[in-house]
Amino acid sequence: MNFSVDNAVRCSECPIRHRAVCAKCDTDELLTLEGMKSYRTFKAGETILWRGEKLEYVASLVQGVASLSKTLEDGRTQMVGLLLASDFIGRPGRDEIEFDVTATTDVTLCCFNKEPFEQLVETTPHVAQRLMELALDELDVARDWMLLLGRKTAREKIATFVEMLVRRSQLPEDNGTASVSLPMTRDQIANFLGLTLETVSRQLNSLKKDGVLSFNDRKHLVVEDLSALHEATGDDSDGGIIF
Amino acid sequence: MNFSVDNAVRCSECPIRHRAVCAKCDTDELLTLEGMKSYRTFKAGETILWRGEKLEYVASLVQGVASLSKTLEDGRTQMVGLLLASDFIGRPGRDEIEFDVTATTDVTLCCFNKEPFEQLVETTPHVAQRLMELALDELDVARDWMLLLGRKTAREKIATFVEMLVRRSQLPEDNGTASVSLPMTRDQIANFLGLTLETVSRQLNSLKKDGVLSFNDRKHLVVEDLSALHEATGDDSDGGIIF
DNA sequence: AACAGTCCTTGATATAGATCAACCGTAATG
DNA sequence: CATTACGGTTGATCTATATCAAGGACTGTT
Repeated sequence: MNFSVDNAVRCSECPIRHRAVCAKCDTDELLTLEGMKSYRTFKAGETILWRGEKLEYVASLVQGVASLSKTLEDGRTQMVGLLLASDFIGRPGRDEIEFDVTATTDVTLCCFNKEPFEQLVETTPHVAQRLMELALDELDVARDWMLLLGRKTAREKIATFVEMLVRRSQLPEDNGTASVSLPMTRDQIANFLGLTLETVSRQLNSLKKDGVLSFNDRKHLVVEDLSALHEATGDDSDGGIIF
Repeated sequence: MNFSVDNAVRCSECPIRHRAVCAKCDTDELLTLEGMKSYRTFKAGETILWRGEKLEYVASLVQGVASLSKTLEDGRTQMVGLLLASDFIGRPGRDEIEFDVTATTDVTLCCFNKEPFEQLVETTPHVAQRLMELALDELDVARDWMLLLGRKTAREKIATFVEMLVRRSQLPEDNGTASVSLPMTRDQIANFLGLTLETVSRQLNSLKKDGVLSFNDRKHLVVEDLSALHEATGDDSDGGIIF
């Protein structure tokens, strides 16, 4: 529904499409201009950007998972965004971010220098429009997430999280079944959902006990009953989709 | 910090500035074009737009308070946005919204017909840029809010809420003191903060007992100690500003 | 003035999830 | 192979907040 990648640009060197750039405008040659583009990699756990840091580049996430998070004075933290392959990092017209960006797994970024990219945005209205769409997509995600954080039970949170992974992984779903790999530790999931890691563990095992899920190993699970999973999310039928 | 209204356009008939339109582009005459603009009013409690409804117009909120909210299958609801005077309703490039918009108090909207407005957006890049800024502002707000919903205690939530009202009301702050009026009932505040109305009541009275707040009547309170209020928010010194 | 209808407060109780603590399994390291 | 480290599980307990319940204070209406 959101995050449609069709129509996004695949430049000649990256294995992903650049969602920030719409295929209607023929910008491939611009993206591959000498001096425009570079790759950066980060190990799992590394901080990609600190809150308040000046942005020198914008980027597409090529590989891995990264997260945006905010922290309270005493150290409690909450994830406020999750970046998967083809997602965009950067804020048109701003040069500072209000949260930390951390590599959840090993991460590869395709970075564009800020100035030429902003020039690209200004001269090609389609790109600006595309960025607008991305921002609105993110806003919809953020609002579904607020409903989750404010009103859902632990079990509903977990079910919603797993359902989101199923949707986003786009692996084949066979007669109500789907296999999913968890890209993060229990601790990080807890951080994502406003829970503690113990509660995450308990709820996952409770869903397993109820026959909704089963595990291959800690990171790889099978949804045995997709409709039961959806039941458990608390969402009304058509909506409440994160990612 | 966000929501700077300076630089926004004041058209000749509205008592507010239209934040969606930047003062740099001289669009006043466009906004006042015949057939472009109309006013709508809603009584407190009325629904302005239902989730899924087609958007026929975009609008600036001229007077009153409106809220965006989402609902789970069993009726639990969570506010996901608050609209105050000069805020914008509408999504460039989309014709549907994913949440209900409800009048919290009596509300007056200044509505622009969708087609001519979108034409305005397309022909004047400054307006498009302005809308982008608004979307990013909203995103920052949503993310602060996620931190609040996911990790703050009831007391911290209430303190953050009151601090937000102080900031946004822009009334004079005298030696650490400020007076604020609550634009909503305890129930609506609860909905805003992911709490129950009883907890809201208890926490407000607890802050009163501790000398941080005092009440004139139910809707009008005085912050007796702004720095104590900030202490109670749990935010680290510079950040965590909602609105 | 009496009434009804909201909204708010306050108390008693229940409970979901946090916290504290011990232990287990797997993978990396010397 | 033993050791360590890390992530995960499971149990016992605690506590913040929800829930249930009753009553009080405004506001508007007849």
